[in-house]
Amino acid sequence: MNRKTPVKRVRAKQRRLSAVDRRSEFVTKATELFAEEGFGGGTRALAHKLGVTQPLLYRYFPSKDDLIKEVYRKVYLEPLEIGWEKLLSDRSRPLRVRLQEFYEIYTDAIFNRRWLRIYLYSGLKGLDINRWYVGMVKDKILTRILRECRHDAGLATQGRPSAAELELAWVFHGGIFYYGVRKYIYEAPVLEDKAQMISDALDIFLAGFERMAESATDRRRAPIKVVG
Amino acid sequence: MNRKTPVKRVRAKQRRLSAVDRRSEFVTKATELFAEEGFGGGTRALAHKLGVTQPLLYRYFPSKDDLIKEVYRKVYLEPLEIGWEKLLSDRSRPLRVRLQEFYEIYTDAIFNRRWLRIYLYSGLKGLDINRWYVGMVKDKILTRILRECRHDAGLATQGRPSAAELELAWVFHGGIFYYGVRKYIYEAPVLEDKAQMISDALDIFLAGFERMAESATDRRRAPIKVVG
DNA sequence: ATCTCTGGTGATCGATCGATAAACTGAGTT
DNA sequence: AACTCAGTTTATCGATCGATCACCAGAGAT
Repeated sequence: MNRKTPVKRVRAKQRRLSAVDRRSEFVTKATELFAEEGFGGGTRALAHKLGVTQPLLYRYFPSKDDLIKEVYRKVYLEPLEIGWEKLLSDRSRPLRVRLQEFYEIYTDAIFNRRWLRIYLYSGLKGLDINRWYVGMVKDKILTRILRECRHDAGLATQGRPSAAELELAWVFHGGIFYYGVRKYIYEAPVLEDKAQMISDALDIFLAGFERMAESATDRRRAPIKVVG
Repeated sequence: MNRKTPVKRVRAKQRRLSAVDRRSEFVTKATELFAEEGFGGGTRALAHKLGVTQPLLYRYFPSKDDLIKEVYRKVYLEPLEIGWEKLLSDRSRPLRVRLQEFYEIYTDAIFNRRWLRIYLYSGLKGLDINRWYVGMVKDKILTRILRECRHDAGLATQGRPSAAELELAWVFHGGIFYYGVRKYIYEAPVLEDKAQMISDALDIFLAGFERMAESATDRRRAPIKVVG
């Protein structure tokens, strides 16, 4: 009865892809997997998502760690493709409008479950690329914003921003970032109108900057000179 | 020659602890381990930190998951011990002073590598306890702060805060929280004077709230008010 | 001195992990 | 039709994981 009937090994019909396609498919699906499971996600689960077997991964990547590095590269470089440099510095448009548009576009790029989770997971690993990204936000976004704010307020735009200014910008930036974390990581209810949230945050940031600029210019009579 | 010489098995001298002490030591060290390695940290590494063998863990916890749950409990309940209810609602003191003191104490409790990393790791797992904590921050901190702000501004304190008000408070709170993340997770340089950071953030939050309160009462005349 | 109870150890199991080696498959070339 | 070679699979290894079991050891009670 229970004789071993020779089961015709129905081998799942191979779906052959070109090397470049397969490779990029590995990176894409790995991003999805690691976003959900963390970088502890298994190579077998990854292969299953592609409908292939696990050893195939090692025809395209020497090790799992090399795959992870490519995931980093992809995720961290993604939001850089929006070209914020010219957007923030285009002084033919009002500063307020530029900032609003920049943060709408920037958050469009990073406010999604995939990006935020990979970012947080990699941040917890304390990798250099994460520090690099934070430094880039500081140099390429916050410093630039502060320079434009100073220009808008008729202040000197030379030199680096003061520590207090930078901290103000960071708290503002972090407040916006945390909106994405609440929505996509904690899945908590948020004010659905993202543009409105940005607008409100911008209001209080710009008001705060003006207040700080005023008290700084008044300080010329005081011994400590903060502005050049 | 190579005869098996009976090696005197030098068993590491047992260091016996009472059951309650050993148990709490497991929880404490597990918090440290999981903060660094994530919840994928191994039970053998944990036992090594205590100087005991791995099976001992299972005399105190049915499974690793039960241990993790105790770690959650400990970490999430820690910042609740500061008794913020009365601190925020004590109207005999100026609102500004209360808020400053509250956030200094609150951040003293949560701004450390251990707490923040466990919080982020557990948040990424999407557990109920994390949602519970976020809801508690909203109900017990932000809603309370907003009520005190409304009272201070001579507005009605009945009913729930508006979605816009809550979002304003969240961006403020998130901005402060992100300061801790930058310092202890990303290990990025931050303005070292935490109290100053809180003070500056409070300035712009309170100014923003006043502006919002004004435009809310003025709203009968002008539909959109951009500048105060 | 012996007994007892409990905190702790040694050995080991099955599952799962990343990784390797060898065999297979099938579309394109000759 | 036979050959080629890149893409894929099967089989398997060694390490590590959480968990279980039987046994050991030592302080206090008798």
